[in-house]
Amino acid sequence: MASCNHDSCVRKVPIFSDLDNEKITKLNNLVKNREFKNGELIYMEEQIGENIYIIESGLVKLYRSNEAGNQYILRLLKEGDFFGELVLFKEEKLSSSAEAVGDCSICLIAKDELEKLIKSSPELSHKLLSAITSRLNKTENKLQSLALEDAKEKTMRLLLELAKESGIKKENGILINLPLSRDGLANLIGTTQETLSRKLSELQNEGIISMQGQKEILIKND
Amino acid sequence: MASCNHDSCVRKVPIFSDLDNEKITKLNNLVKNREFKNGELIYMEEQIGENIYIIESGLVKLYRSNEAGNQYILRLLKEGDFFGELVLFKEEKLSSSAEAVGDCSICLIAKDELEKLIKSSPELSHKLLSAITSRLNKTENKLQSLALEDAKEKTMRLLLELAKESGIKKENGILINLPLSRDGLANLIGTTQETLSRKLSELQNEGIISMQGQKEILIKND
DNA sequence: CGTTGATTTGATTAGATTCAACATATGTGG
DNA sequence: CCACATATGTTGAATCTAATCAAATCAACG
Repeated sequence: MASCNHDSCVRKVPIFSDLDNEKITKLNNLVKNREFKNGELIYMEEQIGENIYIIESGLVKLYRSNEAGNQYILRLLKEGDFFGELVLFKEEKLSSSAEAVGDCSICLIAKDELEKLIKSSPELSHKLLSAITSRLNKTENKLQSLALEDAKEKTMRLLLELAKESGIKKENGILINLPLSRDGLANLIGTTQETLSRKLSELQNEGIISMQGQKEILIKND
Repeated sequence: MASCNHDSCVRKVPIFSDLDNEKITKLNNLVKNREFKNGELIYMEEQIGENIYIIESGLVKLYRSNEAGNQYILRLLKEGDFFGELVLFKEEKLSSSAEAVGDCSICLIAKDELEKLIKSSPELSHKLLSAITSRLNKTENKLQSLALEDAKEKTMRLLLELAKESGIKKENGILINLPLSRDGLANLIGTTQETLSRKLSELQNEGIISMQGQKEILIKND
């Protein structure tokens, strides 16, 4: 666990990005860096959360499992996103697990230290509040989607979301690089890989999307 | 719209409850009170949110609608709960609607004023952060439930949640007073009134619950 | 190539929705 | 207080969607 001397990691994060230099320096001293290999667990539900995590590079999936061993992926996080924040100001068990999707470089800040910093910085706490509020809003969107939409609608919504997050604009549409296997993607929308596969085929037959290999999908214009 | 002279309304709210007297006084001056009749809309999605709301008495349901006109109830709020907080620090449209369930007395605080107060009070912003974080956690619980559980499990979870929120302990179990019609309850767990009705009957046949009239359910011990 | 893992497609089944009928409250005016 | 009308809740039968299980393709890699 090396200390994170380059401050890219901190500046990369929207909620920290425009703090004054003094605060940034303080933060940098608190930040540790760790590498995780594909599939490695960053933390596990039921543990006590001791850090807040920031993704310097790579992807992380946050998921929950139930007694039956089924998992549901709450969110897929990328460079600059932070997670583990649910334990701030609480002595609580983590309610989700975090796992590296591909190799990742993660920065971590001890929860206690960050709490101190937040308490002493109105602007930081304000930014955090705003970030978590927006997180809550997105989560409520998903809730609505799961409750009201059928598999096809959820599939389309997933594609549009991925396009918005990291789609590449082409002359004939938006190209998406799928970050997960069919199974993982299906899991993101609360369905099975088979159903997702069928819905993708349907969408392709209808001329709405075009699959290019297994890892790329083009959402066509109009 | 009367000013809310009795400060019960503010003190009732956990996030405000143990602020110092000076802050409480300030807050009291900001708070307005309004009555809403059963079914009356408090605000509507797509509007610009200008207030934060606190329930002094009564119930409020927060829901979202889609284009097809279907609605999904995000949460059911009671005395002491606050809502409308998603617009804090954002110039944003509301993404849900709020409706009075039964007659309600609601306190409102202008968003701008509350933001100022939050900025000047680290403890308040800390409490708010903590409240919204816990809200997020609960929302993620629901997401997991919707994604992984079948109608019967969701029904049972709903009952347990209601019991936790406002159940009355009896010698033979916990008595729940149902706050909504079957339709509303079904909506809370993303299913239909018919399915909920069937699942309740099943649970009763299995001896797990006992329906007492239409508005009360006893969850039996063991 | 041949093996392995991922994806797609097919056939069957299970669970939930829908539509319809019936039953049970709730409310109103006579 | 009753009779009727309206709301709400329950149950049944048909239908449909998605899950499951199984088989067939496809892709990646030594």
